[in-house]
Amino acid sequence: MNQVQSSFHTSLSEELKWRGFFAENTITDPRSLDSRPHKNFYWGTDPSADSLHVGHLAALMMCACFVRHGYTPFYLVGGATGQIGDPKETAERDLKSLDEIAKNKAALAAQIVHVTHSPKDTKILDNLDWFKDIKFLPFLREIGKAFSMTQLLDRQFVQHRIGKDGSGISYAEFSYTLIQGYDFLHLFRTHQIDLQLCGADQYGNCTSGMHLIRRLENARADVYSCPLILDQSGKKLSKSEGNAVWLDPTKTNVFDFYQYWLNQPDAVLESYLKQFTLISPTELDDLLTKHTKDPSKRLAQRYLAYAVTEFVHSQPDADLARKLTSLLFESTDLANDLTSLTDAELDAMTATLPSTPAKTTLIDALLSTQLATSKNDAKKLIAAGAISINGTKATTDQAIDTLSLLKKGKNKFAIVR
RNA sequence: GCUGGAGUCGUCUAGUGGCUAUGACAGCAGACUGUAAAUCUGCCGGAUUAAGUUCCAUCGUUGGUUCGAGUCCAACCUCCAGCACCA
Repeated sequence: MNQVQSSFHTSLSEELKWRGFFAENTITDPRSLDSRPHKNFYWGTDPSADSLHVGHLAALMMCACFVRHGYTPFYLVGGATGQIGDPKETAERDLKSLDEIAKNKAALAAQIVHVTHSPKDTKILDNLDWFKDIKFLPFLREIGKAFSMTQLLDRQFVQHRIGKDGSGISYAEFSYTLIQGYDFLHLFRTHQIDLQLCGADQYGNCTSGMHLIRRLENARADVYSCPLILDQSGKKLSKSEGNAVWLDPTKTNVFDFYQYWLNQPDAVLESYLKQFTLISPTELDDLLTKHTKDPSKRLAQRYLAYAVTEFVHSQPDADLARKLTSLLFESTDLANDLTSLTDAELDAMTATLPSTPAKTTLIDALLSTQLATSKNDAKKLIAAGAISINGTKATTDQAIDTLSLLKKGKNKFAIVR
Protein backbone atom coordinates (compact mmCIF):
# COMPACT_ATOMS: atom_id res chain seq x y z
CA MET A 1 0.00 0.00 0.00
CA ASN A 2 1.31 3.42 -0.83
CA GLN A 3 0.03 6.88 -1.39
CA VAL A 4 -0.05 6.65 -5.15
CA GLN A 5 -2.33 3.65 -5.18
CA SER A 6 -4.52 5.20 -2.59
CA SER A 7 -5.41 8.35 -4.52
CA PHE A 8 -8.23 6.59 -6.27
CA HIS A 9 -10.79 9.22 -5.55
CA THR A 10 -11.45 11.75 -8.22
CA SER A 11 -11.88 14.55 -5.76
CA LEU A 12 -11.15 15.63 -2.23
CA SER A 13 -14.81 16.13 -1.37
CA GLU A 14 -15.64 12.57 -2.40
CA GLU A 15 -12.81 11.10 -0.44
CA LEU A 16 -13.65 13.09 2.69
CA LYS A 17 -17.21 11.92 2.46
CA TRP A 18 -16.31 8.30 1.94
CA ARG A 19 -13.84 8.27 4.80
CA GLY A 20 -16.26 9.90 7.15
CA PHE A 21 -14.19 13.02 7.63
CA PHE A 22 -16.99 15.45 8.09
CA ALA A 23 -18.53 17.01 11.12
CA GLU A 24 -19.53 20.59 11.83
CA ASN A 25 -18.12 22.93 9.24
CA THR A 26 -18.78 26.20 7.52
CA ILE A 27 -18.58 24.89 3.97
CA THR A 28 -22.01 24.91 2.40
CA ASP A 29 -21.09 22.93 -0.68
CA PRO A 30 -18.41 20.30 0.01
CA ARG A 31 -17.45 20.33 -3.65
CA SER A 32 -16.14 23.87 -3.24
CA LEU A 33 -13.22 22.27 -1.40
CA ASP A 34 -12.05 20.86 -4.72
CA SER A 35 -11.51 24.26 -6.23
CA ARG A 36 -10.65 26.83 -3.60
CA PRO A 37 -8.54 29.75 -4.83
CA HIS A 38 -6.01 29.27 -2.04
CA LYS A 39 -5.32 25.65 -1.33
CA ASN A 40 -3.87 26.29 2.12
CA PHE A 41 -5.00 25.12 5.49
CA TYR A 42 -3.74 25.02 9.01
CA TRP A 43 -4.26 22.61 11.85
CA GLY A 44 -3.07 23.28 15.34
CA THR A 45 -2.53 21.63 18.66
CA ASP A 46 -1.24 22.75 22.02
CA PRO A 47 1.97 21.36 23.56
CA SER A 48 0.14 20.07 26.61
CA ALA A 49 2.00 16.75 26.46
CA ASP A 50 5.26 15.55 24.99
CA SER A 51 3.61 13.33 22.41
CA LEU A 52 0.60 13.18 20.16
CA HIS A 53 -1.84 10.34 20.70
CA VAL A 54 -4.25 8.41 18.51
CA GLY A 55 -6.90 11.08 19.07
CA HIS A 56 -4.72 13.47 17.09
CA LEU A 57 -4.09 10.85 14.47
CA ALA A 58 -7.55 11.04 12.96
CA ALA A 59 -7.19 14.78 12.46
CA LEU A 60 -3.75 14.30 10.94
CA MET A 61 -5.10 11.65 8.58
CA MET A 62 -7.73 14.13 7.50
CA CYS A 63 -5.01 16.72 6.93
CA ALA A 64 -3.11 14.16 4.89
CA CYS A 65 -6.20 13.67 2.79
CA PHE A 66 -6.27 17.37 1.94
CA VAL A 67 -2.57 17.26 1.16
CA ARG A 68 -3.01 14.34 -1.26
CA HIS A 69 -5.45 16.51 -3.13
CA GLY A 70 -3.09 19.41 -3.58
CA TYR A 71 -3.42 21.45 -0.42
CA THR A 72 -0.45 23.00 1.35
CA PRO A 73 -0.50 22.24 5.04
CA PHE A 74 0.61 24.45 7.89
CA TYR A 75 0.86 22.80 11.26
CA LEU A 76 0.76 24.94 14.34
CA VAL A 77 2.14 23.96 17.70
CA GLY A 78 0.79 26.43 20.20
CA GLY A 79 3.62 27.82 22.25
CA ALA A 80 1.38 30.74 23.20
CA THR A 81 -1.97 28.99 23.58
CA GLY A 82 -0.21 26.22 25.50
CA GLN A 83 0.79 28.74 28.14
CA ILE A 84 -2.86 29.29 28.95
CA GLY A 85 -4.54 25.98 28.13
CA ASP A 86 -7.75 25.24 26.29
CA PRO A 87 -10.56 25.31 28.89
CA LYS A 88 -12.05 21.96 29.77
CA GLU A 89 -15.71 21.46 30.61
CA THR A 90 -14.98 20.46 34.16
CA ALA A 91 -12.25 22.51 35.76
CA GLU A 92 -9.34 24.87 35.38
CA ARG A 93 -6.14 23.38 34.04
CA ASP A 94 -2.88 23.52 35.90
CA LEU A 95 -0.41 25.83 34.26
CA LYS A 96 2.52 24.11 32.62
CA SER A 97 5.97 25.46 33.22
CA LEU A 98 7.55 27.30 30.34
CA ASP A 99 10.34 24.73 30.25
CA GLU A 100 7.88 21.92 29.90
CA ILE A 101 6.01 23.73 27.15
CA ALA A 102 9.22 24.30 25.23
CA LYS A 103 10.17 20.66 25.57
CA ASN A 104 6.72 19.45 24.52
CA LYS A 105 6.70 21.82 21.60
CA ALA A 106 9.92 20.43 20.20
CA ALA A 107 8.70 16.86 20.65
CA LEU A 108 5.36 17.50 18.93
CA ALA A 109 6.95 19.34 16.04
CA ALA A 110 9.31 16.45 15.40
CA GLN A 111 6.45 14.02 15.61
CA ILE A 112 4.28 15.90 13.17
CA VAL A 113 7.14 15.97 10.70
CA HIS A 114 7.58 12.25 11.15
CA VAL A 115 3.93 11.32 10.83
CA THR A 116 3.30 13.50 7.80
CA HIS A 117 6.19 11.79 6.00
CA SER A 118 7.43 14.94 4.33
CA PRO A 119 10.29 16.34 6.35
CA LYS A 120 11.21 19.04 3.88
CA ASP A 121 7.79 20.43 3.11
CA THR A 122 6.15 20.28 6.47
CA LYS A 123 5.81 23.78 7.83
CA ILE A 124 5.56 23.98 11.58
CA LEU A 125 4.43 27.27 13.03
CA ASP A 126 4.47 28.45 16.61
CA ASN A 127 1.99 31.10 17.67
CA LEU A 128 4.45 32.29 20.29
CA ASP A 129 6.42 33.78 17.41
CA TRP A 130 3.73 36.38 16.85
CA PHE A 131 2.33 36.53 20.35
CA LYS A 132 5.54 37.27 22.15
CA ASP A 133 5.56 40.84 20.81
CA ILE A 134 1.90 41.56 21.17
CA LYS A 135 1.00 44.38 23.51
CA PHE A 136 -2.00 44.07 25.75
CA LEU A 137 -3.69 47.35 24.91
CA PRO A 138 -3.45 47.09 21.13
CA PHE A 139 -4.69 43.51 21.43
CA LEU A 140 -7.72 44.58 23.41
CA ARG A 141 -8.42 47.47 21.09
CA GLU A 142 -8.24 45.41 17.95
CA ILE A 143 -9.22 41.89 18.96
CA GLY A 144 -11.03 42.34 22.24
CA LYS A 145 -13.36 44.86 20.67
CA ALA A 146 -14.39 42.35 18.04
CA PHE A 147 -15.75 39.88 20.55
CA SER A 148 -19.16 40.11 22.11
CA MET A 149 -19.25 39.29 25.78
CA THR A 150 -22.68 37.80 25.38
CA GLN A 151 -21.44 35.29 22.85
CA LEU A 152 -18.39 34.48 24.91
CA LEU A 153 -20.55 33.82 27.94
CA ASP A 154 -22.99 31.77 25.94
CA ARG A 155 -20.46 29.09 25.16
CA GLN A 156 -21.40 25.73 26.61
CA PHE A 157 -18.27 25.11 28.64
CA VAL A 158 -18.46 28.61 30.11
CA GLN A 159 -21.98 27.91 31.24
CA HIS A 160 -20.71 24.69 32.78
CA ARG A 161 -17.89 26.37 34.57
CA ILE A 162 -19.69 29.39 36.00
CA GLY A 163 -22.94 29.39 37.91
CA LYS A 164 -24.12 27.51 40.92
CA ASP A 165 -22.51 24.13 40.33
CA GLY A 166 -19.56 25.34 38.30
CA SER A 167 -15.95 24.95 39.25
CA GLY A 168 -15.10 28.44 38.10
CA ILE A 169 -12.98 29.74 35.29
CA SER A 170 -10.13 32.21 35.29
CA TYR A 171 -9.95 35.22 33.03
CA ALA A 172 -6.95 33.60 31.35
CA GLU A 173 -8.77 30.46 30.25
CA PHE A 174 -11.84 32.47 29.41
CA SER A 175 -9.73 34.45 26.95
CA TYR A 176 -8.22 31.39 25.31
CA THR A 177 -10.48 31.61 22.31
CA LEU A 178 -9.26 35.16 21.58
CA ILE A 179 -5.71 33.91 21.36
CA GLN A 180 -6.61 31.04 19.11
CA GLY A 181 -8.88 33.25 17.07
CA TYR A 182 -6.07 35.70 16.55
CA ASP A 183 -3.89 32.90 15.19
CA PHE A 184 -6.28 32.34 12.34
CA LEU A 185 -6.41 36.07 11.61
CA HIS A 186 -2.63 36.33 11.70
CA LEU A 187 -2.18 33.37 9.37
CA PHE A 188 -4.77 34.77 7.03
CA ARG A 189 -2.89 38.06 6.88
CA THR A 190 0.58 36.61 6.55
CA HIS A 191 0.08 33.34 4.67
CA GLN A 192 -3.30 33.75 2.94
CA ILE A 193 -4.57 30.78 4.92
CA ASP A 194 -8.34 30.84 4.82
CA LEU A 195 -9.15 27.33 5.97
CA GLN A 196 -8.66 25.74 9.35
CA LEU A 197 -9.02 22.03 10.00
CA CYS A 198 -9.72 20.73 13.46
CA GLY A 199 -11.36 18.07 15.53
CA ALA A 200 -15.01 18.68 16.29
CA ASP A 201 -14.19 19.68 19.86
CA GLN A 202 -12.23 22.64 18.60
CA TYR A 203 -14.90 23.92 16.26
CA GLY A 204 -15.97 26.77 18.50
CA ASN A 205 -12.47 28.09 18.98
CA CYS A 206 -11.81 27.90 15.27
CA THR A 207 -14.91 29.80 14.28
CA SER A 208 -13.95 32.70 16.49
CA GLY A 209 -10.93 33.17 14.25
CA MET A 210 -13.18 33.01 11.26
CA HIS A 211 -15.38 35.76 12.68
CA LEU A 212 -12.34 37.92 13.29
CA ILE A 213 -11.33 37.57 9.67
CA ARG A 214 -14.75 38.51 8.49
CA ARG A 215 -14.92 41.45 10.81
CA LEU A 216 -11.45 42.89 10.46
CA GLU A 217 -10.50 41.84 6.95
CA ASN A 218 -13.96 41.73 5.49
CA ALA A 219 -13.06 38.36 4.02
CA ARG A 220 -14.39 34.86 4.20
CA ALA A 221 -12.57 32.01 5.87
CA ASP A 222 -13.76 28.51 6.65
CA VAL A 223 -13.50 25.89 9.31
CA TYR A 224 -13.73 22.19 8.60
CA SER A 225 -13.83 19.68 11.43
CA CYS A 226 -13.64 15.92 11.63
CA PRO A 227 -15.66 13.84 14.06
CA LEU A 228 -14.00 12.87 17.29
CA ILE A 229 -13.07 9.25 17.45
CA LEU A 230 -14.67 7.65 20.46
CA ASP A 231 -13.59 4.48 22.14
CA GLN A 232 -15.92 1.64 23.07
CA SER A 233 -17.27 3.41 26.12
CA GLY A 234 -18.05 6.52 24.13
CA LYS A 235 -15.13 8.47 25.54
CA LYS A 236 -13.00 10.69 23.44
CA LEU A 237 -9.59 9.23 22.67
CA SER A 238 -7.29 11.65 24.34
CA LYS A 239 -4.99 11.89 27.22
CA SER A 240 -7.30 13.82 29.50
CA GLU A 241 -9.59 10.81 29.43
CA GLY A 242 -6.76 8.66 30.66
CA ASN A 243 -6.88 6.13 27.86
CA ALA A 244 -4.25 7.57 25.62
CA VAL A 245 -2.29 5.53 23.15
CA TRP A 246 0.73 7.63 22.32
CA LEU A 247 2.44 7.97 18.99
CA ASP A 248 5.80 8.26 20.72
CA PRO A 249 7.27 4.73 20.81
CA THR A 250 8.97 5.43 24.12
CA LYS A 251 5.59 6.15 25.70
CA THR A 252 3.60 3.44 23.93
CA ASN A 253 5.95 0.88 22.47
CA VAL A 254 5.49 -0.31 18.93
CA PHE A 255 4.22 -3.70 19.99
CA ASP A 256 1.55 -2.22 22.28
CA PHE A 257 0.63 0.22 19.57
CA TYR A 258 0.12 -2.64 17.11
CA GLN A 259 -1.81 -4.60 19.71
CA TYR A 260 -4.09 -1.66 20.37
CA TRP A 261 -5.34 -1.75 16.80
CA LEU A 262 -5.35 -5.53 16.63
CA ASN A 263 -7.72 -5.62 19.58
CA GLN A 264 -10.37 -3.37 18.11
CA PRO A 265 -13.87 -4.83 18.08
CA ASP A 266 -15.54 -5.70 14.78
CA ALA A 267 -18.00 -2.85 15.15
CA VAL A 268 -15.44 -0.09 14.61
CA LEU A 269 -13.38 -1.75 11.90
CA GLU A 270 -14.99 -0.13 8.92
CA SER A 271 -14.75 3.42 10.22
CA TYR A 272 -11.25 2.95 11.61
CA LEU A 273 -9.98 1.45 8.38
CA LYS A 274 -11.38 4.37 6.46
CA GLN A 275 -10.01 7.02 8.77
CA PHE A 276 -6.72 5.59 9.94
CA THR A 277 -5.46 3.85 6.81
CA LEU A 278 -5.28 4.74 3.14
CA ILE A 279 -7.35 1.77 2.08
CA SER A 280 -9.41 2.09 -1.10
CA PRO A 281 -13.12 1.27 -1.38
CA THR A 282 -12.52 -1.87 -3.40
CA GLU A 283 -9.82 -3.08 -1.04
CA LEU A 284 -12.08 -2.35 1.88
CA ASP A 285 -15.03 -4.23 0.43
CA ASP A 286 -12.81 -7.16 -0.32
CA LEU A 287 -11.25 -7.14 3.13
CA LEU A 288 -14.53 -6.86 4.98
CA THR A 289 -16.09 -9.63 2.92
CA LYS A 290 -13.23 -11.95 3.77
CA HIS A 291 -13.32 -10.86 7.38
CA THR A 292 -17.02 -11.52 7.76
CA LYS A 293 -16.64 -15.07 6.45
CA ASP A 294 -14.51 -15.94 9.46
CA PRO A 295 -14.25 -13.11 11.97
CA SER A 296 -12.12 -15.25 14.27
CA LYS A 297 -9.22 -14.91 11.85
CA ARG A 298 -9.29 -11.18 12.56
CA LEU A 299 -8.16 -10.36 9.06
CA ALA A 300 -9.41 -6.81 9.18
CA GLN A 301 -7.84 -6.17 12.59
CA ARG A 302 -4.53 -7.49 11.30
CA TYR A 303 -4.71 -5.24 8.28
CA LEU A 304 -5.59 -2.23 10.42
CA ALA A 305 -2.84 -2.88 12.94
CA TYR A 306 -0.18 -3.36 10.30
CA ALA A 307 -1.21 -0.38 8.21
CA VAL A 308 -1.43 2.09 11.07
CA THR A 309 1.82 0.91 12.65
CA GLU A 310 3.55 1.20 9.31
CA PHE A 311 2.16 4.67 8.77
CA VAL A 312 2.93 6.05 12.22
CA HIS A 313 6.18 4.24 12.87
CA SER A 314 7.80 2.46 9.94
CA GLN A 315 7.59 -0.63 7.82
CA PRO A 316 10.34 -2.47 9.75
CA ASP A 317 8.55 -1.61 12.97
CA ALA A 318 5.28 -2.95 11.63
CA ASP A 319 7.01 -6.11 10.41
CA LEU A 320 8.59 -6.59 13.79
CA ALA A 321 5.32 -6.08 15.65
CA ARG A 322 3.61 -8.57 13.38
CA LYS A 323 6.40 -11.08 13.79
CA LEU A 324 6.39 -10.68 17.54
CA THR A 325 2.66 -11.15 17.57
CA SER A 326 2.81 -14.43 15.73
CA LEU A 327 5.66 -15.63 17.91
CA LEU A 328 4.00 -14.64 21.16
CA PHE A 329 0.48 -15.73 20.37
CA GLU A 330 0.87 -18.63 18.02
CA SER A 331 3.93 -20.42 19.29
CA THR A 332 3.27 -23.83 20.75
CA ASP A 333 6.63 -24.16 22.43
CA LEU A 334 7.56 -20.69 23.49
CA ALA A 335 10.64 -21.50 25.59
CA ASN A 336 12.14 -23.42 22.70
CA ASP A 337 11.23 -20.90 20.03
CA LEU A 338 12.71 -18.19 22.16
CA THR A 339 16.12 -19.79 22.48
CA SER A 340 16.27 -20.47 18.76
CA LEU A 341 16.06 -16.77 17.92
CA THR A 342 19.17 -15.08 16.63
CA ASP A 343 20.87 -12.41 18.67
CA ALA A 344 19.76 -9.78 16.20
CA GLU A 345 16.17 -10.88 16.53
CA LEU A 346 16.45 -10.87 20.28
CA ASP A 347 17.95 -7.40 20.22
CA ALA A 348 15.03 -6.11 18.19
CA MET A 349 12.62 -7.77 20.57
CA THR A 350 14.37 -6.36 23.61
CA ALA A 351 14.27 -2.91 22.13
CA THR A 352 10.55 -3.10 21.48
CA LEU A 353 9.20 -4.83 24.54
CA PRO A 354 9.96 -3.81 28.08
CA SER A 355 12.97 -5.76 29.27
CA THR A 356 15.15 -6.32 32.27
CA PRO A 357 18.42 -8.21 32.81
CA ALA A 358 18.34 -11.82 34.01
CA LYS A 359 19.39 -12.90 37.51
CA THR A 360 16.37 -11.35 39.09
CA THR A 361 13.17 -12.44 40.72
CA LEU A 362 9.74 -12.51 39.16
CA ILE A 363 8.41 -9.69 41.30
CA ASP A 364 11.40 -7.45 40.66
CA ALA A 365 11.17 -8.18 36.97
CA LEU A 366 7.49 -7.28 36.86
CA LEU A 367 8.28 -4.08 38.66
CA SER A 368 11.21 -3.01 36.54
CA THR A 369 9.39 -3.78 33.30
CA GLN A 370 6.39 -1.82 34.56
CA LEU A 371 4.10 -4.75 34.13
CA ALA A 372 3.26 -4.11 37.77
CA THR A 373 3.10 -0.74 39.49
CA SER A 374 4.24 -1.90 42.92
CA LYS A 375 5.27 -5.03 44.76
CA ASN A 376 1.76 -5.33 46.08
CA ASP A 377 0.42 -5.08 42.60
CA ALA A 378 2.86 -7.73 41.37
CA LYS A 379 1.80 -10.14 44.12
CA LYS A 380 -1.85 -9.57 43.43
CA LEU A 381 -1.31 -10.26 39.75
CA ILE A 382 0.56 -13.49 40.49
CA ALA A 383 -2.14 -14.55 42.92
CA ALA A 384 -4.81 -13.82 40.32
CA GLY A 385 -3.06 -16.09 37.81
CA ALA A 386 -2.35 -13.21 35.48
CA ILE A 387 1.37 -13.85 35.08
CA SER A 388 3.03 -16.54 33.07
CA ILE A 389 6.67 -17.31 32.33
CA ASN A 390 7.37 -18.82 28.92
CA GLY A 391 3.75 -19.80 28.63
CA THR A 392 3.49 -21.47 32.03
CA LYS A 393 1.44 -19.83 34.72
CA ALA A 394 3.50 -18.58 37.66
CA THR A 395 1.89 -19.11 41.02
CA THR A 396 4.68 -17.86 43.25
CA ASP A 397 7.58 -15.46 43.17
CA GLN A 398 10.69 -17.19 41.82
CA ALA A 399 14.18 -16.57 40.60
CA ILE A 400 14.65 -15.94 36.90
CA ASP A 401 18.16 -16.66 35.67
CA THR A 402 17.79 -17.35 31.98
CA LEU A 403 16.18 -15.82 28.95
CA SER A 404 12.47 -15.76 29.66
CA LEU A 405 9.31 -14.22 28.44
CA LEU A 406 6.91 -12.78 30.97
CA LYS A 407 3.28 -12.36 30.11
CA LYS A 408 0.70 -10.37 31.98
CA GLY A 409 -2.90 -10.93 31.05
CA LYS A 410 -3.55 -11.59 27.42
CA ASN A 411 -1.28 -9.22 25.63
CA LYS A 412 1.30 -7.53 27.83
CA PHE A 413 4.79 -8.98 27.52
CA ALA A 414 8.26 -8.35 28.85
CA ILE A 415 11.61 -9.99 28.33
CA VAL A 416 14.10 -11.08 30.93
CA ARG A 417 17.44 -11.53 29.28
C1' G B 1 -15.36 43.83 51.92
C1' C B 2 -19.77 41.21 54.25
C1' U B 3 -23.02 36.87 54.49
C1' G B 4 -24.16 31.97 53.15
C1' G B 5 -22.63 27.34 50.59
C1' A B 6 -18.78 24.04 48.80
C1' G B 7 -13.64 21.35 48.30
C1' U B 8 -13.74 13.28 49.56
C1' C B 9 -9.65 7.96 44.63
C1' G B 10 -8.31 9.27 37.44
C1' U B 11 -13.82 11.23 37.07
C1' C B 12 -18.65 11.76 39.38
C1' U B 13 -20.55 10.72 44.18
C1' A B 14 -22.47 8.94 49.69
C1' G B 15 -20.99 9.90 54.37
C1' U B 16 -26.28 11.33 62.23
C1' G B 17 -18.37 12.63 66.44
C1' G B 18 -17.38 5.93 66.84
C1' C B 19 -13.70 1.81 65.31
C1' U B 20 -13.13 -0.99 58.38
C1' A B 21 -14.57 6.31 54.16
C1' U B 22 -19.89 4.61 50.36
C1' G B 23 -21.51 3.68 45.42
C1' A B 24 -20.93 4.27 40.19
C1' C B 25 -17.90 4.96 35.79
C1' A B 26 -13.03 4.30 33.98
C1' G B 27 -8.76 0.99 34.69
C1' C B 28 -6.38 -4.07 35.79
C1' A B 29 -7.01 -9.34 36.17
C1' G B 30 -9.83 -14.26 36.01
C1' A B 31 -13.81 -17.33 33.46
C1' C B 32 -16.27 -17.79 28.67
C1' U B 33 -14.52 -16.30 23.68
C1' G B 34 -11.79 -14.78 18.27
C1' U B 35 -5.96 -11.43 21.74
C1' A B 36 -13.37 -9.23 19.84
C1' A B 37 -18.19 -7.74 21.89
C1' A B 38 -21.68 -9.03 25.67
C1' U B 39 -21.96 -11.40 30.46
C1' C B 40 -20.29 -13.12 35.32
C1' U B 41 -16.35 -12.78 39.26
C1' G B 42 -12.19 -10.57 41.83
C1' C B 43 -8.88 -6.39 42.43
C1' C B 44 -8.58 -1.22 42.25
C1' G B 45 -2.98 4.12 48.22
C1' G B 46 2.09 2.25 49.77
C1' A B 47 5.27 -1.02 52.31
C1' U B 48 5.85 -5.53 55.00
C1' U B 49 4.57 -11.09 55.97
C1' A B 50 4.39 -18.00 55.18
C1' A B 51 -0.46 -15.62 55.57
C1' G B 52 -6.42 -11.38 53.76
C1' U B 53 0.30 -10.76 58.95
C1' U B 54 1.55 -6.16 60.55
C1' C B 55 2.70 -1.06 59.82
C1' C B 56 2.10 3.67 57.54
C1' A B 57 -0.56 7.25 54.56
C1' U B 58 -5.31 9.45 53.08
C1' C B 59 -11.37 13.47 52.79
C1' G B 60 -8.16 21.67 50.19
C1' U B 61 -3.89 23.52 53.98
C1' U B 62 -2.36 24.43 59.05
C1' G B 63 -3.60 24.35 63.94
C1' G B 64 -7.23 23.19 67.87
C1' U B 65 -11.44 20.74 70.84
C1' U B 66 -12.18 15.34 72.00
C1' C B 67 -10.88 8.92 74.71
C1' G B 68 -12.00 9.31 69.40
C1' A B 69 -12.56 14.23 63.74
C1' G B 70 -14.06 13.49 56.66
C1' U B 71 -17.81 15.16 60.33
C1' C B 72 -17.09 20.17 65.54
C1' C B 73 -13.99 25.02 66.14
C1' A B 74 -10.25 28.76 64.20
C1' A B 75 -7.20 30.75 60.51
C1' C B 76 -5.72 30.43 55.60
C1' C B 77 -6.21 28.80 50.19
C1' U B 78 -9.58 27.91 46.09
C1' C B 79 -14.48 27.92 43.97
C1' C B 80 -19.96 29.13 43.85
C1' A B 81 -24.14 32.33 45.16
C1' G B 82 -26.18 36.80 47.12
C1' C B 83 -25.30 41.65 48.96
C1' A B 84 -22.26 45.94 49.34
C1' C B 85 -18.46 49.09 47.11
C1' C B 86 -17.48 51.09 42.24
C1' A B 87 -20.10 52.64 37.79
